Amino acid sequence: MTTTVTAQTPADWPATEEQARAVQDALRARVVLDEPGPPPGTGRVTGVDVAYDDERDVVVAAAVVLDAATLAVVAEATAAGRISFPYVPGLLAFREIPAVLAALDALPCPPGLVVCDGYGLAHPRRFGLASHLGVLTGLPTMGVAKNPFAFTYDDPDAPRGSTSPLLAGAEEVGRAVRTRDGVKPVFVSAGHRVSLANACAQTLALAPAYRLPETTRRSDALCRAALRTAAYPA
DNA sequence: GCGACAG
DNA sequence: ATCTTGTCGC
Repeated sequence: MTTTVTAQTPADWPATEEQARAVQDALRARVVLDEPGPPPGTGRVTGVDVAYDDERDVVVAAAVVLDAATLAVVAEATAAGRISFPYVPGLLAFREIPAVLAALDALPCPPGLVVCDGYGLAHPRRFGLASHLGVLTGLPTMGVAKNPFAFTYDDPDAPRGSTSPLLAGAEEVGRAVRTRDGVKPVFVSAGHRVSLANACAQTLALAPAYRLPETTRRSDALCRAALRTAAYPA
């Protein structure tokens, strides 16, 4: 059963890029990086993703809860709303978070570890979507992105499980993780209350058969399907 | 200054 | 993110 709700953009949501960057600078200090996070294969893991229809000004977020041991779907929810911010590199969170928060709130059970489609610490101001969502909810969060953004990395060795640092200059902000032999890696970073090493281990545990973790695959499919049938939000 | 840049 | 058909291969 899937719960569907309406998402509202908060009244105090930033209206300009300057305001949004100021929010990131203010919240960044609240990120917790000294917790390892839950062991892979234990408890629950929730994938969140968002789909857009700019023509209709509709955004739909999905949250899909998986049993970490079996990767079976335990619960899922979607939230539809109006687009709250334009896409600006470095400010993705302001476009996705209101809908994602509504979807998480609509879940009938605790989400456990939250896996985001995007970055956490691997961000120009070290405060990407996953970190932002973690600070707002208090939940352990991590990011798995499909592209290296503006960061550099050396291609990991071919075997699944190989990794290489994702670098901002000399700083390791994340890791390129090979989830399938010889296939383009995914880009993992810590969000909140999860270590980078654990985020990489979680990613491998969540991606036994495909390049992308099951959390992202399931949440991506759900928000896209929901977008097709979404009514115009209030 | 110009371009590149998670989704 | 989204626009988009068929096609090659396991």
